[in-house]
Amino acid sequence: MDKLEFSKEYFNIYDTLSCGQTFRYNPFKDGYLVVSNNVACYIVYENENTVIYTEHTDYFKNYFDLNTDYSLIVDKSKSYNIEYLTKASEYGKGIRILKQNTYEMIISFIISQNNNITRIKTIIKKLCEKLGDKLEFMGETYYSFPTIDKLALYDEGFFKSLGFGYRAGYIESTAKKLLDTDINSLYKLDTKTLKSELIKFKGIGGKVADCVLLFGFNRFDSFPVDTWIYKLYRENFCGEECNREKITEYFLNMFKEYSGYIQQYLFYYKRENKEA
DNA sequence: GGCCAGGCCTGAT
DNA sequence: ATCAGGCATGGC
Repeated sequence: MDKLEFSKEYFNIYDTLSCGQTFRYNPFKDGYLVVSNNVACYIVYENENTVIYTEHTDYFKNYFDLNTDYSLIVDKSKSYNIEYLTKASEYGKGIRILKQNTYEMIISFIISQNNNITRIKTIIKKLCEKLGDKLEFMGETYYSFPTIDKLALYDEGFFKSLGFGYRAGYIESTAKKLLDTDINSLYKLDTKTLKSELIKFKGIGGKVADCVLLFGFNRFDSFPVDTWIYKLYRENFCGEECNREKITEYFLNMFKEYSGYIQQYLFYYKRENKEA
């Protein structure tokens, strides 16, 4: 078992896990058990540090983006001198953008549409318990995220029985199409082209594509516009546009290659502070 | 009990 | 190209 330590100022456990980028974590002992794809870690505060216990050190070093200096990102974020953004980035400065499994992000964010985070977690949990492998870490049982090959064996009716609602058909279609997709060729595409490819999958529109770009492909020149960002744009940025793609363009033009990070600060702040 | 949630698809202009 | 209307389900 390896132990990774990191100062907690720019690595807040709760903020990082609950800001809506991952749905696979649960309270465990004094911290959280975090699962990604088919591996797990235990994350907990010890004194002034955030500590990760894992048998997959390289995976979680990358997963938690431990080689990036987030103080620079927060400083950049504040340098725009936009009051709301400055408050948001100070509030969320402990968030780290997780580098997650691409397939898991595609399936998870299709499920996420027009849905709330609590229920997204429930659906994904059921999916993993049903189709994932039963594994163990620190005496605790957890389940891997199902492989695409496994997902492609099931149909719409099956996913509906797990509570997917109208998204069930999207999952069947997309899982089967992913089987015939060379994922490595997608990594080579520039962000705009990649987005246009992602949108070809059933159940992936502009917003889900942006989330997959950000969390599953680590493209920071992406800016997901969901209902919270839509509200923020109009209430806190005096925006007039109604078209979400145009709102994405508006923020991309403003924040460029920092868009992904900044979107997350804004999203989390808006969602946590409903009156702000 | 009604509104809303990390929206997308389809069919009509 | 744009836009309404419909959509499953459960959290709050």
